[in-house]
Amino acid sequence: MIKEEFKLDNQLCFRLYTASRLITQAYQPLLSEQGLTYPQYLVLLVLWEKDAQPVNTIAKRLFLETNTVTPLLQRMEKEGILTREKGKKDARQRIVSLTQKGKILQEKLANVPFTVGSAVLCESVTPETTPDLFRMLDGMIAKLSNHVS
Amino acid sequence: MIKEEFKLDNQLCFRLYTASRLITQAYQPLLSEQGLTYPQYLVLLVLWEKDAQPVNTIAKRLFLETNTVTPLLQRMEKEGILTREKGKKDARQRIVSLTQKGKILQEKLANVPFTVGSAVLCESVTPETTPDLFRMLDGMIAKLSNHVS
DNA sequence: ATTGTTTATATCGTTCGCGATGCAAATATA
DNA sequence: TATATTTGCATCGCGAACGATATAAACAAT
Repeated sequence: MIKEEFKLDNQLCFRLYTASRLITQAYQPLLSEQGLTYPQYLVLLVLWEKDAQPVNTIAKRLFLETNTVTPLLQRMEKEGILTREKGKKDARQRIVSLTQKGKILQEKLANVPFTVGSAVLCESVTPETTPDLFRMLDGMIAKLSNHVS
Repeated sequence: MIKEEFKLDNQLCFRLYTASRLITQAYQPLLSEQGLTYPQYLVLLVLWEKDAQPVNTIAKRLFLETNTVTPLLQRMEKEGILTREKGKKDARQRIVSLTQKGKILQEKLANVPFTVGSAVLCESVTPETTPDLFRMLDGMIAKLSNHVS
C-alpha cells in the first residue's frame, strides 16, 4: 500500500494547483473576448489601482519575476493596452502606463468579477467562509514568499 | 477610486494562483535533485497509487488535457522513468507503466512531503485548519470541473 | 462490407513561469 | 576619478497548459 503522505488526495499543493487552473479557465472566455489572458488581466488590476509603475514594482506585486513580466508587457504594448517608457529619474527603469484603451478595458470587464465569483461559490465556499480562506492563503503566501527572499 | 471588486487584495483567484506557484517553487529544489518537475511528480503520485494506466485516466485524475500530459509522459519516458506501451485490448490506448527507476524514485523522495509540509505551516494553516481548507478547495474544484464537463 | 461517428492520442502554435545569462545605468568604494 | 558592485530590465531556452487540429482505432448504422 502507498504511504499516506504520497496519496494525491492528501496533497495541498495539488488542490491549489488544480483550483488555480480551473478558476483561470473560468476567467478565460470572459477575458478572451477582449483579447486578454489571465496574467495580462492581473497586470491590468495592478495598473488600474495605480498607473505608471516600473516593471519591477509590478512584478513584485504579482510575486513574479521580471523575466516573466517583461514579455507579457511587451505583448500588451503591441496590443496598444499600455506603454513602456524609459524612466526619467532612473534610465534603467521602464515605466508602464495604461493607454486609453487599457483604461477603458475596466468598463468592458465590469461583469467579470461577479461572473467568476458566482462560478466558484458552493456549499463550502460562501461569503461567510471566504475570509477564513483568504486568511489561510495569505498566511501561506507570506510564509512561502519570505522563505525565498 | 478603483472599485472594490477589482482590487487585487480582494481576488480569490490571484491568491490561489500565487499560493500554487509558491508551493510549487518549494517543491522545485527537492524534485530537481531527481531531475523532476512538479507536474512530473504529480504523474508519479498517480502511478504510485496505481500502476499501468492509460493516458486519459492519468489526465482525468489530474484535471489536465491529454495534450498536456502526452508530451510530459514522453519526456519522462525519455528519462527512463516510465514506459508507454500500446494497449492490447484497445490499440488506441497507451498504457503508462513505471520502470524500476520510476518505482525507486518514491524512496528517494520520501522526505519531500514533510519538507514541503513544514514550509507551508503557519499561524493560519495548521493540522487543525487544513481539513477546512481541503473542504473549501475540494468544493471549488468540484463546482468548477462540473461546470466545464 | 462501406460509410459515418466516436474515442484515444498525438502534433502544432501561443502564452506563461522561471533559471541562467547579458547589459547598461546607478551606486559604492578605493 | 577609476574601478567594482549592485540594480533594473531584457534575452534565451525549456517545460508546462491549452486551444485547434490531425490520425488511427473502435464502434455504429446502414
